[in-house]
Amino acid sequence: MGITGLLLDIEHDGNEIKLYVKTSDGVKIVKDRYFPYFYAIPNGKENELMKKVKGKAKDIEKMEAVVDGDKKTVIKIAVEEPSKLSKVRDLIKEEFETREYDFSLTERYMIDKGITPMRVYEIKGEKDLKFKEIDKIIKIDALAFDIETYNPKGMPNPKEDPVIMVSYASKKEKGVLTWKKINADFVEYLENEEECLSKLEDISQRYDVIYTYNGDNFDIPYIKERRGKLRLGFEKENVKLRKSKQGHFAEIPGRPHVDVFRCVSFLEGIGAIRILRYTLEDVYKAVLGKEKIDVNTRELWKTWDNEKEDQMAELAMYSLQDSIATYELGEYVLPLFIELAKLTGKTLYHAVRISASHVVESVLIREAHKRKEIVPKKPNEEEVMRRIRQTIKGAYVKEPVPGLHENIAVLDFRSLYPSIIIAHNVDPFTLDKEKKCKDYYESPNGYRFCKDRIGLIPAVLKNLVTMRAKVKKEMKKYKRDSLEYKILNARQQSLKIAANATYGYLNFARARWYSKECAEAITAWGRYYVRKLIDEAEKAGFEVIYADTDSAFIKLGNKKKKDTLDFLDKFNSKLPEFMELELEGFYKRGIFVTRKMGRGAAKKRYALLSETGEMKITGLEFVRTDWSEIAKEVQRDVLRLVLEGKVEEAKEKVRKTIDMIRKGEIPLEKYVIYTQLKQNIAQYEAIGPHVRAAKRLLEAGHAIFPGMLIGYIVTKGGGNIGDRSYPFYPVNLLGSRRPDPDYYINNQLLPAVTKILAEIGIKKDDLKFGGKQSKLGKWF
DNA sequence: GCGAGCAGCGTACCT
DNA sequence: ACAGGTACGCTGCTCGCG
Repeated sequence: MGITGLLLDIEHDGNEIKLYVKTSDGVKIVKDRYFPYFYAIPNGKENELMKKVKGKAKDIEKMEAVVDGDKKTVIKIAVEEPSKLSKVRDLIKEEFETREYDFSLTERYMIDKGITPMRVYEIKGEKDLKFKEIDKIIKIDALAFDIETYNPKGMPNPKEDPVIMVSYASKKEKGVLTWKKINADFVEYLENEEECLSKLEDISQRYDVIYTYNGDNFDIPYIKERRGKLRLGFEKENVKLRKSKQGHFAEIPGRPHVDVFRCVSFLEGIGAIRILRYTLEDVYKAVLGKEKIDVNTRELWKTWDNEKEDQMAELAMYSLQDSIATYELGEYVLPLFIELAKLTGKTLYHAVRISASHVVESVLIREAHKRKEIVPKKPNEEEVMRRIRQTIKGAYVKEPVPGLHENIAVLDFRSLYPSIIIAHNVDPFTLDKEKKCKDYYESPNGYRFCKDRIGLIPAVLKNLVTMRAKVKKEMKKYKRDSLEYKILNARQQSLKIAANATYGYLNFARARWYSKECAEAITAWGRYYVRKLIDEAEKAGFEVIYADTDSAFIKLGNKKKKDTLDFLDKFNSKLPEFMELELEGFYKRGIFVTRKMGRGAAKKRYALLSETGEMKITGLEFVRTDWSEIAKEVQRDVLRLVLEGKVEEAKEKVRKTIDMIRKGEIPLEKYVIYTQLKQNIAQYEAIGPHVRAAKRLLEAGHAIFPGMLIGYIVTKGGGNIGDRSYPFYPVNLLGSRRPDPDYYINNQLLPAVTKILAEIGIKKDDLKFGGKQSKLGKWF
């Protein structure tokens, strides 16, 4: 007796656990019973502790466990009901230290059973279920949906404005539900809004997972507000809404809600993707390289009212494309979030709403349990504030040698911080404060880490790194477009995310395993190894022109590539196990620019030309959102021409662009400067141009909120720059105002290009008066 | 009264 | 709700000059 299937979701009601299992015969609910527990540390006063909880707890167990690195006697106290846990803890928490009292019941259940969501198990038993993992792939069927709303006042108001269209898309079906007649084969006409939403609920019942794009904050709360329910869950269970400072969250019981916008935000947070805006259109294009039709959503209600046949059909098509784009993006990101769920033990719903620090913490908690270690407490707010106040010394950045360089090799340490942690057993509880260990690693800043046992964090990292190597090897057996390859690729990505976030986690104020000393030791070792690399490279006869955190840029001079590889081998042979220096690449040329203020070259700003002719631009205006397109484009072109030695062409490019700006031949969009509004408008002490532009949006009746992107153009006229900054995005309020050529030439174009040209001896005046000066001179 | 110089604010980027 | 290192534009103040 038993069933085999994929653990899709889990929830609990009191002490009853509900497992949603996808079997070959659809999703089934399997129930179990589970009693929550926590730990108390008696510190010798066991009898007192026992007396206090006797009769109040369901079960009391004395056991040995590792507490903050030391073996101790702990008391495991189980209770009948989740709600009773805090009551029992209250009896003793003043006198005894208590631990692990704030774990979610379902997560604790899964930890104890050794299971995670999104894996396939054979499940046996009635009361105390037994799980056996099965190596099998069960495919997930997902449905994307999206709503269009009536919006005569700009933003739709769910109290008045109906949902006018519902679109959906999956692998096998797609369509639009609406309550006005539209002539298109993918549109289904229904009586009213209610019918459309109810039909969506019916359709959802055929799927395992729901995709939305910002469904957490828009689609689902909107529908809920309008009719008080949305029954997308298993057997039409109502969706659950939760509000917090980070917005709304919409959980669909038994049918994981994957809000693709949350997935994309996570990827942005870990630096996996970076784009200007995270609208569905922009993400669809940036991630999948596909375009979709765009309609003016502000005018959407007019289209609905006018009922013109072609416009209505276009609106329906737009709506459908939103669902298709959401579906395709969902399919693209799902494997990664499934792997993150498997790695962390979070449900898929939680995995797509997780932060990098939570990934690390979840993995540590699971591993701690395996090692019979009691998990440290979460810090209270006071402690968090104390931790935030104390900052530590970070990485080393070498000031670059300014100018144009030839034949550069870039060397970097593979996963520097994780490898330092593993190689030196860096862990909050191997840290030897009293200096009593015989065998230890000593960091350059004088912290000691005992060698007698492997710390939890280095052990976890070693595991992540070795598993990743194994997965990468396994990947080679499969074709790139196979399902197996995609899964393995997602798995190695999830392992990489967890490993890379570990150092940051140790220095994260809210971390359970926070350790300033560990973080300080890691960065100290980091600085030590990069400086060592610089020294050794110089000793070997290379000129080191730049270094940042884990890399060094070395000039070959009269040496050959072979010499670089020999140096690499020699250096690696002296490195501890698990640490490795890699060749990032060879570059034909590179340029480092002189700093605006003071002397010397700017750090973190340079361009490299690869051997295949590709240009890599780092830190310069070209990669910044808060510079106009016109300045960025010309900077890119000038960089390429300078790196290719085409100096005259570079000068000509600048002169020609100045000419075009003067003549007004540049499209308006290229003047836009995008800057994020980071705080509430009232909080600003210094009113910059983007704040001025935002204020103008507000005055014109548009919504302003922190986090929004403001695109503005500096126009002609008097006063300072802010006085002349008018919004262009999200709404163009320029009216008849035109961009100020002086500003765009002197404050945008020239600063972006003169610093590059200055490195090859060209001064600003050469651009003004050289060449075609007859036509240009008078403008300066 | 005015311009130069500069500190502080604010944002975005690199690793 | 990852942190530290960095550059740099804009605003608004101070200071010296006349």
